[in-house]
Amino acid sequence: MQPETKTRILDAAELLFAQHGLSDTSLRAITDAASVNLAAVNYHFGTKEALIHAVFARRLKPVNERRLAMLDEALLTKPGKTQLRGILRAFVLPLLETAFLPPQENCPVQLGALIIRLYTEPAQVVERGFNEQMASTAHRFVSALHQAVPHLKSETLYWRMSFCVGSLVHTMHASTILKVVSKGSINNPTAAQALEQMLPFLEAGLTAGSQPS
Amino acid sequence: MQPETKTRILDAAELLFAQHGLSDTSLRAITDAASVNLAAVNYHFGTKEALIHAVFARRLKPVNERRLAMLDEALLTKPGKTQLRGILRAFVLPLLETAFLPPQENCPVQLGALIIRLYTEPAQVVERGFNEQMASTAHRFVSALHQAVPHLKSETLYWRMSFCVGSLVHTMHASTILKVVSKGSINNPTAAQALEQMLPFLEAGLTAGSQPS
DNA sequence: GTTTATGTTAAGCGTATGTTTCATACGAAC
DNA sequence: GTTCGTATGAAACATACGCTTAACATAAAC
Repeated sequence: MQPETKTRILDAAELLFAQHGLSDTSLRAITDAASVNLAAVNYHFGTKEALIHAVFARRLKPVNERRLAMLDEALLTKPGKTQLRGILRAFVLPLLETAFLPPQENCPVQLGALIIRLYTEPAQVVERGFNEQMASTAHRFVSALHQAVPHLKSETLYWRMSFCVGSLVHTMHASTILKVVSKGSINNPTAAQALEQMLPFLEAGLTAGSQPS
Repeated sequence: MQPETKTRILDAAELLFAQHGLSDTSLRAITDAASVNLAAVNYHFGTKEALIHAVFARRLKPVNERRLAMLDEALLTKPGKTQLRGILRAFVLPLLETAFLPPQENCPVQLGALIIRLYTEPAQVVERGFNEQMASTAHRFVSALHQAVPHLKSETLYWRMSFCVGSLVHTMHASTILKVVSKGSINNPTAAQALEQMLPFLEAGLTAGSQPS
């Protein structure tokens, strides 16, 4: 017995959305790939827009929950360099692990290619209502960083936080570009490798201008 | 007399592509906005794909030329912290200035919103042939950074370079998100403000783990 | 046995798309 | 004045799209 129709639609949609974009993926392409009748989409999700929402929600919710859980754990550490690194790890690791997971049956897609569809169009992020979850998560991290790097002006922290997001998002979906630029020496990196490279960079950037404590 | 039809098409297409994406912008929307007949697109550019190519080429070529010119100038400085900052400035300033320029008659669009359409779909970046120009520019900067921060392993440099690109690209198009996250305290920043925030971050990230020379 | 809820299927609706065709208008060249 | 390459206009083409409808299947509920 194959998986349920609803799941098959979500899997196929997720893969095609990540590969070709939201509007470049037709419902027919999805239902063909899922070996499902076209009307099943309407039955299970209503509209294409609702399907898009469901596809993202399925992946983003558990990832953000894990990020916040790791953040809570990191905040138990006493303030300092270790705490900062823990916060940053909570910020990036769950996303990196999901993004660099090779396609599998139960997780058919690179999350990075999917997420970039949101960050590509800030207007859509807002309109589609994903901002609530992402924004609340972001605010949690901003608060944590604010207490971990207290000497930073709020404005500077916002900027640097945004730089971190950019590095993270770009890393999640641009491994192809990285492979080309490095002339193949960086090929299909793992989440652990990406994390190892990213944490020192973000930490140094965030604390730039500080006295080395 | 209005500007030439060809230019009007390019201007309208550029604006709409940036606002709504490539495939979500129809030729009719473009020709309506440009007050031009639909067939003019086919006459002047051939296909929609060719029009897309022309839109990007018109903006990317001068920006990359300016980046390389600034890079050459920066490399005249003796190696050290000043040179590194000059390289980074050459890397980001031309793009930031174009991205944060308010829409004008002769430059109707935020470049960041346009460029992100490329980075959204790495496959397209490669397929559409924009990689040649961007890749050669990237290699120039990699070489420069390699000599400016010689103690870094090549692999680490590639990673950190990619992080810089991510921060830059994200900054260019996500000012809306930054505004939301900062609760409005960062509103319509200028290129100079973005540069001022970004340079220390990138410099610290690139030289992370180095002895403060 | 009948009813009801749950899924699936086939067919088609109206619309929007990229592209093409054909006719027309404008100048400069000869 | 005619010719010819350039440019624009109106209309239509074939296709693909999201979505809807109505019929059909299955099985649990009563």
